[in-house]
Amino acid sequence: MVLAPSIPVARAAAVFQALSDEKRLRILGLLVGGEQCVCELTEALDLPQSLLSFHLKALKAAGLVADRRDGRWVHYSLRPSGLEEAKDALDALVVEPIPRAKAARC
Amino acid sequence: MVLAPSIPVARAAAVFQALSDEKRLRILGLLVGGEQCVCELTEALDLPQSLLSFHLKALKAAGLVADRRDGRWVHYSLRPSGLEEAKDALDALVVEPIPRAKAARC
DNA sequence: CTTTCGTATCAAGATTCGTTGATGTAAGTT
DNA sequence: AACTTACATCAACGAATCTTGATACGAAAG
Repeated sequence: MVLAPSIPVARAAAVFQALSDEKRLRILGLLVGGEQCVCELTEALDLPQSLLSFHLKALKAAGLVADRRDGRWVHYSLRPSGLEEAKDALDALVVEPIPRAKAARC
Repeated sequence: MVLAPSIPVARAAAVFQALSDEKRLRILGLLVGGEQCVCELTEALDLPQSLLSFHLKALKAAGLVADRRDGRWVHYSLRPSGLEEAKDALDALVVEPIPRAKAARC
């Protein structure tokens, strides 16, 4: 297994923060099937348009989605590299639990 | 590769929420080396004791750490199963990007 | 039993985040 | 040009979260 590059903790916290909202997770879930325009997401999630825009902005700021303008429409898609960062951060934490290394001071 | 079990979105959001704080990520990082008592964490992180306790409580509520009382001291350790849930949630999102499935309506 | 040590809890204030409704803007239509 | 469509931004508010300092609690020590 290849060593996962270690992500700065501030960056990891920001990505997890973007992932910490149900509605944003649902948005990402819809994007797994491929690019979607905002109007499709609005309909699928039944959210006020400005709220959806707010969450998309958060996901974009965290590097989890990309947007692409096509005439009137803006299409959003997953950015796998953003999700990989989150996985790398988790991989740095998921390890064999060490049995209780010779208690230092307590 | 085994299919990752799919985690309820509300649960995933809660775990990511617990991971969305720098201080909590640092705590988890310290626990990778094995169990630590609160006093060790306090010293290592240079945080007010009550603040550390607050964050440990959040991590415990999210199922990311376990605690064990030993006399005066309370030792915290990673709970790998909690972290695995986060990884499973990410695995459900990290997929080959689909090339733009025949634009539905937009 | 009193004191001390390690940790948890609480109340209050500060900060951040999510939601709503209104307005702005860019692109296309007539 | 005026209008519409699709989306973004803004201000305002409430709700959740973080932080601090004080207090409470459980376990050991004296």
